[in-house]
Amino acid sequence: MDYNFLEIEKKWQAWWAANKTYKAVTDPSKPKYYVLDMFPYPSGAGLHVGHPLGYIASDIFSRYKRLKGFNVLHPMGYDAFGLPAEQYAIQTGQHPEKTTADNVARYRSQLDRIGFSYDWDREVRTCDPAYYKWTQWAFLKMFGSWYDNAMQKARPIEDLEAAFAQGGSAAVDAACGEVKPFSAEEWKAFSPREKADVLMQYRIAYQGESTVNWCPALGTVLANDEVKDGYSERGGFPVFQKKMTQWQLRVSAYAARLLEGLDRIDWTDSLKEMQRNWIGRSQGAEMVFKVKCDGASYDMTIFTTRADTVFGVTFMVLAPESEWVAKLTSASQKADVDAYLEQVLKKNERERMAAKAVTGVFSGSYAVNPLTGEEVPVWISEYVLAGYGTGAIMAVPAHDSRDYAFAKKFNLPIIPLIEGADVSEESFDAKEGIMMNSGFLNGLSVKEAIPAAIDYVEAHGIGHRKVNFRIRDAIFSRQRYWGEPFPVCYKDGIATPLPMEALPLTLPEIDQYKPTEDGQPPLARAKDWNYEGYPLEVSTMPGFAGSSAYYLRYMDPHNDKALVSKEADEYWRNVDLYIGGTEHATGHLIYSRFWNKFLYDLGYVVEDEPFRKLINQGMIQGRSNFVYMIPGTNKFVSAGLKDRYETIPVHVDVNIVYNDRLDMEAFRAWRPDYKDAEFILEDGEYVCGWAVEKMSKSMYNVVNPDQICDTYGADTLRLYEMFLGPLEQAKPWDTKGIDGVNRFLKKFWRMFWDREKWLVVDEEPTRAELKALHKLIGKEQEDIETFSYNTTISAFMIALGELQGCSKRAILEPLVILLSPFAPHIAEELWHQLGHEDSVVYAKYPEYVEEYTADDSVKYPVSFNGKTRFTVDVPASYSPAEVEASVLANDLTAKYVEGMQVAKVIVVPGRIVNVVLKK
RNA sequence: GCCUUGGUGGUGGAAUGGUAGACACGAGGGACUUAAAAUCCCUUGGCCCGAAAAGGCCGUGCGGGUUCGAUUCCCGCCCGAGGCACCA
Repeated sequence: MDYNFLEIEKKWQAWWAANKTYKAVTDPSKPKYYVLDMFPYPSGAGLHVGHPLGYIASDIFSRYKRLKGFNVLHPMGYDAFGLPAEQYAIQTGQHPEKTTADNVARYRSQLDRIGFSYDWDREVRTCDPAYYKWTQWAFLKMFGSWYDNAMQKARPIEDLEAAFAQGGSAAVDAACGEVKPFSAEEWKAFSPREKADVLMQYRIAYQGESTVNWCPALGTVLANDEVKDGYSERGGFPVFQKKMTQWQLRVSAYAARLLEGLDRIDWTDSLKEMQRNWIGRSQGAEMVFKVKCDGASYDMTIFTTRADTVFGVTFMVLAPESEWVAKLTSASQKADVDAYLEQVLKKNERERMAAKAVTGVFSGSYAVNPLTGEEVPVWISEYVLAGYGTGAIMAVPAHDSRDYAFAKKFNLPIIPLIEGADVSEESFDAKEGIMMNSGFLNGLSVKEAIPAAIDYVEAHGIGHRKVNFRIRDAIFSRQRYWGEPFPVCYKDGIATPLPMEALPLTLPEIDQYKPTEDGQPPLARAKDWNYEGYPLEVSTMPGFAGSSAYYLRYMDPHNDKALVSKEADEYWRNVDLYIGGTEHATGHLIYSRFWNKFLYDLGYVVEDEPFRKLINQGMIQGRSNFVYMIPGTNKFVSAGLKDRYETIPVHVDVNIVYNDRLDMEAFRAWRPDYKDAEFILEDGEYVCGWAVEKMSKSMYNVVNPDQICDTYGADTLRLYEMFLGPLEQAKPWDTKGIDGVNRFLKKFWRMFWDREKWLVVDEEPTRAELKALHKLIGKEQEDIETFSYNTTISAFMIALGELQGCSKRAILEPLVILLSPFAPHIAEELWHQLGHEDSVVYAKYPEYVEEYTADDSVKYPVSFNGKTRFTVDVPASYSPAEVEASVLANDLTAKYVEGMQVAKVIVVPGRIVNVVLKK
């Protein structure tokens, strides 16, 4: 029998599906292991060869864990709400549900060909009402909760109302927006609308005005992580800053816990670091400055991390969007300030970032330095951000480079505060040195001065210690159609949650997927979009809503009473291994952690961190091929000769290039303008140039996994993707190397079959055969646990060489089990041919016996002063002293010792002998 | 600018401080074949010396250091990738 991969793969894929081989069932008698892939957004382009990389890695791990006796949960689903389907709908009028369903079907058929061990009974789709019912449910829970800073957890909003009735706003320490203090009596006297407005400031899902990223081209607001360099991540449209009222999630309340949790999870350092930067904790102080404007006087709070530099404050700066701007603009400066504001506020995000020039305007007001009593001018400049700290700063030009640039531009004084620091050309930003010009801080080091200054400030009631976070609340509404509707209606203009029984609130049908004429979101087009006569919210939830808790839903996907049952959650708990791309570092992976912690606070889940271990698979890049055209002609020059002509490189489809040799006939047939192409050849061949680029249609370097499955089989594809290099590293796809792993599988097959002859015999294996087998078992275990799949495959190839001609059942059976995580189809086929009726999935992983792999003798390389000269072969049982003796007895030693003396001999057991010589 | 990574043959890549380049691709040579495919065997980092066997020197981005011994550890540079970027 030959290795007919097409037949084998089809046969076993059908068999697995029919037998539900990979069905996961809660089984408390076994340890659980939860392996999760980041579920894909089903795009219209289908999968290319880079997409399944992480899926193959997680599949290998899942299969390995099953063999090791774990009860494995390995599900898959689709992140199906999203902008591309909706953009397509706007263009074609086709319902996004339809395109999404088509794309899902295509994805599924592509995934199925690769032989994954998913439990498809647990599939979820975020756009399915039965699924998004629980997304809406979570939103309602967040709407009905507030964050108690004292207890550091979310609590029901009823507790807050009770506290207000008891002691007014002072009774709680909560994460909240701007609230005017009120007493218990005032609270009780508030109208329903006033109460609603106050509570809105405390809710975890709340409506609030803030500066948001507005993308006119997409007609929607975007979250910070959806904006890259001033353009929308999807579509690349310009983004503007705009003040708008939007639904938001109080992610900032969880900043400290999101940061702390990173220490308890097994993620890569770079990813943790990205999240730490995104959360951006900074420790400092808030300080109050008296400010005066046209006779009026106010207390203005600023945030600083350098309280030690107060003596060097020579001016203050407000963000253009700050509320202080209106209060602190003097009558005489009003015209200038207005002109400046107009010019600044119309710029989009991109233009603001691109502008390197320092801009600003004097407000006309002055602030009083609380330590020196000196008056300094208050300026307005766009280099101060409205959203961070208090939107106002004290400027210390001597020791902050941004303040320095501003001071230079507007000729403001610069007072150096650190001994020996030269600030004539640039500021001295480092937190080191000895203080001067700083009153009571003189003589202290910066490290001592910072706390000393804050102590002083606190003692004198000027300010207090404060930790600030950079992370903002997540903007949670989108003015789009294809997303979860908010289960909220408006009664007399008050946002009111729908009752749980009303869920899921399904998306209404609309005639067009565009905004209305008067700029309302698409849902405003829906007829009867109201609940019991009250109008419903018309924006929808963003993409990350549906992906924030999907891992919980997989545990119990068909439950219509709860997101996940207590039993299922207590058994599966959280994800043991999560594999996905690093591009979600500051989006999905923050939101999920937040969402999970919220559910944890309310007692719905038992673990506060959702993903215990996380691996980032590296991107698979494309390898593009080029032909070299002589401009203005139809002549193409082979790569080796291109420098002799004036040429320009042109991308050529990698699928008509073999081993960098162009198929010239296929090239002429490829595009009409090339049908008369002439070639200037080297050695009768046309050699193409190549480069590593992103895999994309426009570079003609996309390789489709289906095509690889057709010509080599899924097992070869799986093996090759892993063999390409370390999982976490970015690497180019080059189909030409695939023959190597394909040959390996054919060789493996030939250990069982010589054409039509079945070779397997029941003979005792030799010691050498056992050694080869157990070396491989040891290596595979070690490698899989560390995700070094590429070296496992090498070890397999070596083992096959060592086992050449061996067809003993006692060797081959374990080999099949060892191979099954990597190449499940061929393993399943051979496993059944060996007489098993059950799937190889239920086999037991072979026990590693170290004794078999021990060497009888050891080859020691012998070095003289570090340079290796020869090797000696000594029994493995020799002690270092015996090894040394046998080396010194070797006649080759004399040759190298000639004229020298042996100073000492270093024997590293099992490794090397080094003889140190001296004159 | 800051943070995180990485830099090894023609290519992808191996190496708990211990014979650098495993394994694979490609290339070259050979066997089988009318031929091709498939399969199998040999060679393959560079240089020097030799008829050959053997032998020697240089080599892991660059420069130092620690060590008997460094791709690996330390210090300083250079280059590439990813992230953050007026966060006071």
